Formats: sequence, C-alpha cells, structure tokens
Amino acid sequence: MKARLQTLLSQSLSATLTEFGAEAQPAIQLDATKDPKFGDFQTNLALQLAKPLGKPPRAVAEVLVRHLPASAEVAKVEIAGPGFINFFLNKAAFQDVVARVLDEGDAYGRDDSGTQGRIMVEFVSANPTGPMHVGHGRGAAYGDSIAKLLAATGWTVWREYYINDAGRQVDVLAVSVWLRYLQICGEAVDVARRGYPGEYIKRTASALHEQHGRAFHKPAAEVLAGLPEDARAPDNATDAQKDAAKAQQERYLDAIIERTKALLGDGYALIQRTALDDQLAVIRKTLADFNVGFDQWTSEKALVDSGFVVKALKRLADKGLTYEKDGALWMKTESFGDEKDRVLVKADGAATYFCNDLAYHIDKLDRGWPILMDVWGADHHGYIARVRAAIEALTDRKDALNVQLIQFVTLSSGRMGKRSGNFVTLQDLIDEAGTDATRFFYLTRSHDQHLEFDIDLARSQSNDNPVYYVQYAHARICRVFEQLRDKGGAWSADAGKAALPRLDNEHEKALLTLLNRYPEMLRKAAAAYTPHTVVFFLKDLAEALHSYYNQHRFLLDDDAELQAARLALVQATGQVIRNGLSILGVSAPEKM
RNA sequence: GCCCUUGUAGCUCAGUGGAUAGAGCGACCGCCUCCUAAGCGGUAGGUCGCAGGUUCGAUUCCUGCCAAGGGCACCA
Repeated sequence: MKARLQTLLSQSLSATLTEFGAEAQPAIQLDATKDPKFGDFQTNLALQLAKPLGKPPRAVAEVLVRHLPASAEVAKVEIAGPGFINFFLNKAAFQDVVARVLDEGDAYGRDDSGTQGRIMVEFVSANPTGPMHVGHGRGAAYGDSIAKLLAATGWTVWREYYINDAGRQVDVLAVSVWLRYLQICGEAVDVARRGYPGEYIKRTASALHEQHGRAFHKPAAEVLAGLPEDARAPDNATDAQKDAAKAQQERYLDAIIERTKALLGDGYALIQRTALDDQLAVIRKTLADFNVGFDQWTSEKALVDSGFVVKALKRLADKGLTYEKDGALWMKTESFGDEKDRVLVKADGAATYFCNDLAYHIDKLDRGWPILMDVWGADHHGYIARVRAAIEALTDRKDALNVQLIQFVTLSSGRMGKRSGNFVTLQDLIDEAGTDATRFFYLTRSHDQHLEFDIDLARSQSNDNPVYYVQYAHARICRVFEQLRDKGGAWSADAGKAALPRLDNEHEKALLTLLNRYPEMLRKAAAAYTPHTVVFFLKDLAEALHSYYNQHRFLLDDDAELQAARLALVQATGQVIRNGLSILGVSAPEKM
C-alpha cells in the first residue's frame, strides 16, 4: 500500500521537475501520520523542493498534487501546514491486509529467502567459571532475538557460543575447586581471595569428594609451604594499599596454581575438566530454560589443541601483519585504525586472549560466514578496535565485523549485581519471574541503553507486569473463538474475508493500520538491530486490540456478516501478535 | 588525560529534521446483568541537561560546557 503510494508520488515528482525544468532529486519521504486528521500518510516533498525550485513550499505542493496520478485507493489529498501533502486512503486500501495475514499465517511479515546474505551471530559466550548473571541474560535475550529477527528478514543465520575454556581463568577455577575440596577433606586452607568464591564451587568440590574420595588430598602444610601470603588490604586502606594487596593476591594465586599442578599431576586435568563440565552444564540448563539455542558451541581449548591457532598465526605472519618485539609477537592493528599494535603471543610464550579470539574469528570466516556479528557487554568497548582492525586486515572489508554492545544491567529493589559470590543469577531470575517476563523485560529497553531491571516488577504475577499486557490480548482473542465454539457457532476465513468492507469504525481502522505496518516494522528493526522495536509495536497492537475489545463485541447474534468480518480482523491480530512474540522468544498463551 | 554511551513527566523508559513530544508505573475521576477488569475511558504532570551553530523548521544534526555510567594491559 505504502509502496504503491510511493510509486504515484515519484511519478508526480518527475512530472513536476519537468515542469520546472529542474534537476533536483530529493529522496521521497513518505511517513505514516501521527494524527488521523492529517490523513494516513504524509510527505514533506514540497518542503524539500521549495529551495532548489525557488518557489514557496505550498505552491510546489500544488503542482505535485496536480501531477499525482489518480488511484482508487486514495480518497483525498490535502496540502496542509507549511506545505505537507497528506494522503487520505480509502478503507478498502487497509482491509486487504486481513486476508493476507490469514493466508500467510506464521509467514506474514517474514522473508525466509535468505537473500540478504549469511551472518553468524556469536552471543552470550559467558566464561564457564560460574553461573550466568543478569548481564549475561540481557546478552542472551538480545542475541537470540536479533538472530530470529535477522532470520525473519532475509538473512541466513548461524548462532554460536564461544567457550573460553583455556587460559588462566580455567586454572583459577580448578584451584578454587581444589581448595574447597581440601576443606572438605578437613584441611585448614582458606579459599584464595582472588579465586572464585561461589557456592557452585563447593558443589563441584563435594561431588569430586564423593566420587573420588581423598584421591586428591594433600596436607595443608605441603600445599602452602613457601607460597607468598594471600594478603588482605587493611581496613580503610588507601587506593595504593588496595592495589598492592590485589597484586600480592594475584601473585599468591599464580603460585598456588603452579603448586596445585605440581602436586596433583594428572589429577589436575581431571579436576579442571570436572569443574568446566559442571559449569557448562549449569549454563546450558539456564539457556535451555531461557529458550535460547545455538547451532554450535565452539571450544577455545579445542581450537588451541587442534593447532588451528598456530596455523592462523602463520597466516597472519605470511600476510606480513605480525612482527616480534621485546620477545613478544605483535599484530599490526594500528595501521588499520586501532590506537596501538597488540600482543598476540606474550614474552613468556602464552597466547593472549586476543590471539585465540582472533583465531576463532578467522575460523568463522573460513567456515563461510562473511559477516560476523558479536554481541558483547559494554565493557568490551575498548576491545572492538583491535578485532575490527585485524578482521579488516584479513578480509579487506570494513563491514565483516558487526559488534553490538549491550549496555550494563543494574538491579533495582536494593539487590545489586554480583558481590562476593552471592549474586543474582539469570537462573534465579528465570525461576522467579519466568522466561517470558524476563525476556520481555530485557528486550523492552534498547540494547545500547543502560537497563535498570526491576526484579519485583518482573516477578510480579500481576497486571503491573508488562508482558501480560501483550499476552492477555492474545488470550482474549483465543477466548472469543472458544466462546464461539461453545455456542456451537462457526467462523470461516472465506466468509470473513468477503465481509471485510464492513469494518469501518476507528478501532478497526487502528488495528488495520498496525497490521499493515508490521512487515515494514520488522525490516526496520532488523536493519537497526533493535528487537525492542518489535516490543513497542506489540504493545501498540495489544493496546489497539484491548481498546477495540472494550468498545465493541465480536460475537453478534443479529449480524452474521459483521461478526465474520470482526472475527477475521481479530484472528489476524492474534496471528501478528504470535508472529511478533515468536521473534522475541516469548510464548503466546491461549489462556491466562 | 583520551575514547565510547547516556541525560525526555515524580519513577522506569519510547520516539522524531516537521504540524499539539508519547507509553507504563505512581496520583486523581469514571466503566463489569454483556466475548477473562491481567482490560478500557478520562484528568493532572515537560524550558526534551545547559549554551551556541546549521536549517524554512532542531528535542532530533554539529560544537562547547555540565552531570552520570563504561573503557583505556605482554587480564580474560
């Protein structure tokens, strides 16, 4: 409908330009109006043309309108205000959308062609060193929905989770478990101050103890002999004292990691593997509960062990993108827009996080995904430039890396984020508020804005909770058809479609307008990577439905034709609500 | 110090180069003999952080300032 109007307008534009003998080529902006008194669509074309043509805007508008081809859909064209052209459409122009929605069903608004291209979306990738917290939840909800949104708008999408199961943090995990294990064995050892403190560490330690008994037991004296002190900063410490204590604690942690490896031998790998498996199992369960799925989980350790990282480094070297300095291997990222070059392999021979991560990105490109979307927490902001630079150096393309930063989540109700191992996990949230409410909450806020998560509100099973507003609209629609069946009545889509001209009140017009707008809304949301656009659309659609529901009845004893038309409209509305909610990964219940 | 993001109603947040800036919550007033009141209708509430600039037109774009958050490792 809008496209047809656009065609009419561009014909008028060329005729107008010919008349004035001008060459200007303004982009035609045709927008839905905010206020019905301005019609259904408006364009500011005359205002744009006024200057290049040297004529008053309203005069230009008159010429544009004069050249506008006639159309059965256009009821009236008005010039208003400073020179807007307002289009008033016939009701019939809006009504055919109902038939389209009913015919296309789940496919209405979707483009499953895959013709936009291939994109890999990597998201969550939470470290397997603890449960997912509320920040990860936002990335999970966003990543899952943007993947669905892209897939619904012509992209071929692959979703992936990168498991950071290599590097020092995994050693810290293993040692944290082992120290807990030693406590269970009765040894007087403290947990490392810079280790992982959570209860989940204890669970793995207990399981280890149950399964292997005292196989990994060593006396505390032997464990701690000769190690630096795990110093604590004094109360009221200065910043300098705190930093010093922190550095000392890190030295202790490094030392006890080495000691643990030395004392346990082969047992160390088993403990580490067990701890990782436990953490991954917890993460997988949470994500499954959260209705988030992946096509592939890629292990950092596997990339290292398979030799792929070494091969990737060789390819970088062959391209002349690396050099050695101060005993380390550097990548020339600065010449591709990074603020400085970056270390790939440290002087001690260990690969940096950047090194393995870059190798992973190369692997993704190798697997045939020309566009890589990374959904990262906002704290990775400073990391983007080097990865972008590296990818550009490899692909000669600036658009190969698409990073979406997810801003921080804070919790209201006085319960703040992670604190000494006692933090609100995503699993807690899901268990208390449910997947639907939690996902809806995350997605209600634009992902590039800080989010204050009101736990009490998400948890409330009351009408305060915004997810119910949309779901309730769907349930109400389902209930209407249930009532119809209970009364022994029937409704046919064909009868409904035939009766559409009977739809003529303002509530019906509002719904028809929104149903018409849905496909374009999806495309805009995908292009801007903003699932929250879908959320706000659904709120508007639900509002229109509730308003209609309160004002008019759908089941009519005395007017079968009007009933058929209204049922067709609400059936189509329910369909679009389902379609939209499925993009968000939120269910559309038939009863509430 | 440098870089990024953000400042819109009491609170949480949408939105836009255009005509009178919106929603939810909170406050107040109404609406169930009728398809679920998890709903609807209405009232009150705003110098769109501040100051310049570009523009026919700026809350939107640009610059500066103020404020909040984040980032600036041979950490991950």
